[in-house]
Amino acid sequence: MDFPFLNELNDSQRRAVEYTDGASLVIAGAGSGKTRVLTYKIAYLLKTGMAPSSILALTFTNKAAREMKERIATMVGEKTARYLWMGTFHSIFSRILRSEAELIGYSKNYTIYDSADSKSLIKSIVKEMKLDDKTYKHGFVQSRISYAKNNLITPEAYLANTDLIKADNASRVPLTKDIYKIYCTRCKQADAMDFDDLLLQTNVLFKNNPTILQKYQQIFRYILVDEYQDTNFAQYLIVKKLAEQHEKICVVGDDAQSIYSFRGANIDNILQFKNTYHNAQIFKLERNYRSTQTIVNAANSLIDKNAQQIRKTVFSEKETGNPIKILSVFTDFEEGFIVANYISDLRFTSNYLCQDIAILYRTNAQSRVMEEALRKQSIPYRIYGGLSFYQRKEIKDVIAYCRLVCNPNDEEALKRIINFPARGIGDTTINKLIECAQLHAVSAWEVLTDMLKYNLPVNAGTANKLAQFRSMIDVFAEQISTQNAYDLANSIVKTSGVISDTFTDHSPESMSRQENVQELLKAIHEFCESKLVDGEPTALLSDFLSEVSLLTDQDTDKESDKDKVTLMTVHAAKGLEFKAVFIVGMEEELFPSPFCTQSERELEEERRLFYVAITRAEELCFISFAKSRFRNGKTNFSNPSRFIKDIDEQYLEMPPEAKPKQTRIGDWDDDLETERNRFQSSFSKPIFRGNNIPATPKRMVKLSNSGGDKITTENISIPIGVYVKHSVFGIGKVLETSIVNGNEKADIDFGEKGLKSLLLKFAKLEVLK
DNA sequence: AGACGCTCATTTTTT
DNA sequence: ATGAGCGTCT
Repeated sequence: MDFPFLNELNDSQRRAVEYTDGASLVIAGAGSGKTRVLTYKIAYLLKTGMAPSSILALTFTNKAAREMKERIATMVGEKTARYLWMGTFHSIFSRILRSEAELIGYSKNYTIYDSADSKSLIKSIVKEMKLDDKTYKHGFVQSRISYAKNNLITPEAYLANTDLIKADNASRVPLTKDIYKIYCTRCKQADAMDFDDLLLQTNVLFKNNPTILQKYQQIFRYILVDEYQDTNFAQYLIVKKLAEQHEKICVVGDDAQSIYSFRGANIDNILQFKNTYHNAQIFKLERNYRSTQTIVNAANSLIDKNAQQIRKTVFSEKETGNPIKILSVFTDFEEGFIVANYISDLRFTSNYLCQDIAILYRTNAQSRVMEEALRKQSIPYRIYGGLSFYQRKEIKDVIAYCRLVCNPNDEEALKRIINFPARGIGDTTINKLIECAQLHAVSAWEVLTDMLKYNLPVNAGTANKLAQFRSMIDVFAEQISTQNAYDLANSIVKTSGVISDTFTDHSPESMSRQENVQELLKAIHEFCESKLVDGEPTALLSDFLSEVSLLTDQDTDKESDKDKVTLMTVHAAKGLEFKAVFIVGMEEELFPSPFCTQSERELEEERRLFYVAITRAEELCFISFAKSRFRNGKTNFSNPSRFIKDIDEQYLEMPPEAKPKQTRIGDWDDDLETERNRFQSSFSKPIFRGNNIPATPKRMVKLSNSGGDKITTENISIPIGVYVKHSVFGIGKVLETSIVNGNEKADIDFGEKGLKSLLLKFAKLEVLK
């Protein structure tokens, strides 16, 4: 066949692409061209004559889907590529659910509740049930419900599941089952589905409607799934059902990169693939095109410590490269400073661009310090995660209006804006309204449509305010199918008064809110432009809403964000690659997360997470750990992560003081002064061959105890003779103070903990009166 | 009803 | 450090 693209693949990639007879599993090591195989395979299928609308390709993120679609478009043309069913599980099945909604008791315009909405709903339910919200923590209940849904356990099945009930009883939360039940009822009353519902309800749809299942089985002649290691049971079953007849399915993944079990992903899906699809062919992609040999080998030596895995030999034929540099620092602030220094150096002496560099961390909270350090050195950066555009208050407010207009039963949207801007409808009224709705088993909106019929116990004034609110929404709702999304959203913003306060108040916050709302309107406008029919923007507001709730901030890349250092969690970095990667906060109690050290299984997932982090790097990888870190309002002391020792030492460049064979990593409190010198000397060492780093780091940590810049013996901040408290050594008496290399030092007698010489800069001391 | 300011507890990862 | 929830004051 004439398909010249095949020549651009190596042998194993090519075999994986060309096999289209039955089920296949492609085990793709990190950087081995997994996406390449998927895109070429789809292009190949199209070349063999398969219609694009017969191909279903499921990805993990919108971004992955979009990029893949673009690449395919360049190979086979945009006109063909546009008809592919390509997207995330959530977006594809929300689309299918919309067209089949009536079959499962929802309407086409059902709302998608994001996790903030579910959380809020759970809170209200707990409150209404008069339960103690400290016992029934929303986080716990939410994860419990999510777990159940991901495993297709309905409230009825939950009741019947003795294990779950026992577990809840043992955890003293026996009423979780009831909350779950009510939660489902409420979602349905609100005509809303949460994220998990999109998968659960798809299963329900297929199970209860065999003809519908058949219909989609026939539509999807070939199914491809990316990141199969991260699928959960609900996703597994959807795919299995759809592929049941022909088993024309190809899944791609890497068990070594399975990092989402906390939200229900089941690594067994990929490990057991050949048991599900008996004639499955397995292809392994083992050549890594991304990273240097050192990085690949280091990552291999790490993942080798996991018992659960599909054995494979990932190798690189790129240059050997530099060892992974381990950076040992004192505090999180220093960590930021040093990383920023290295980044400056990479940029100015090695011609790295900011976009070539990423800082990866375990938790979002760590971004703060890094951010400050980068800002101080004027290094442009972009933080992913944290609160995204769509989580900003003003955006959520506008979207809530839109949601309510499209689906008046949406209780969470209603609660959000019924009194915003203030219109004299307070908590008391809202509670009455919801209580009344529950009493009659209808939505809150339904009560509003006929307050007399439902005997809503409010006075005439309040009733009037409610009626006004209702008619405002009604007016918008009437335009829902006649106005396009942009026009309607625009008039909602203008007339509802969501941002009217920003017109009188000219504070910077107000202006920024206003800008954000304009930004949102712009996005809606672009959405309409992208869906022109006969040159007319006909996209409806509900169309926009159905997409917007599944967007994340990674999907809103702006041109101005191009050449910037990337800051993100390791989770968010999956699938990406950078020339240089800094993995920071590699400490016990942080990475691995203390929540994940209970079982070997969880620990292995954390190790895989570290593996993912390392394998993002193409050329250079740095790993840092701090000896103390400011967390939750206080300083914690920490030891290097156990995972560092899992990497074969030959691929590492250890800091001079922490050669594990001589001194245990973590013995450090004996002599801070020499530590300080070592830390400085590590700067004069080249990062890698031939490049010298500027030797003197500038002072970056403000003295925790003094505001002055110059330190002299006169203004030293702790007087001799006072008693101080140290978070580790306890209470001690200051015997002597001095200045060493411009830093205040104190000799303190901690009694039985001994005599310590501490730099005030590092030791957070509290002076006792 | 609404605004303000206090105290309290809470800290993983996110389609 | 930060935010959410609560009580008090206007």
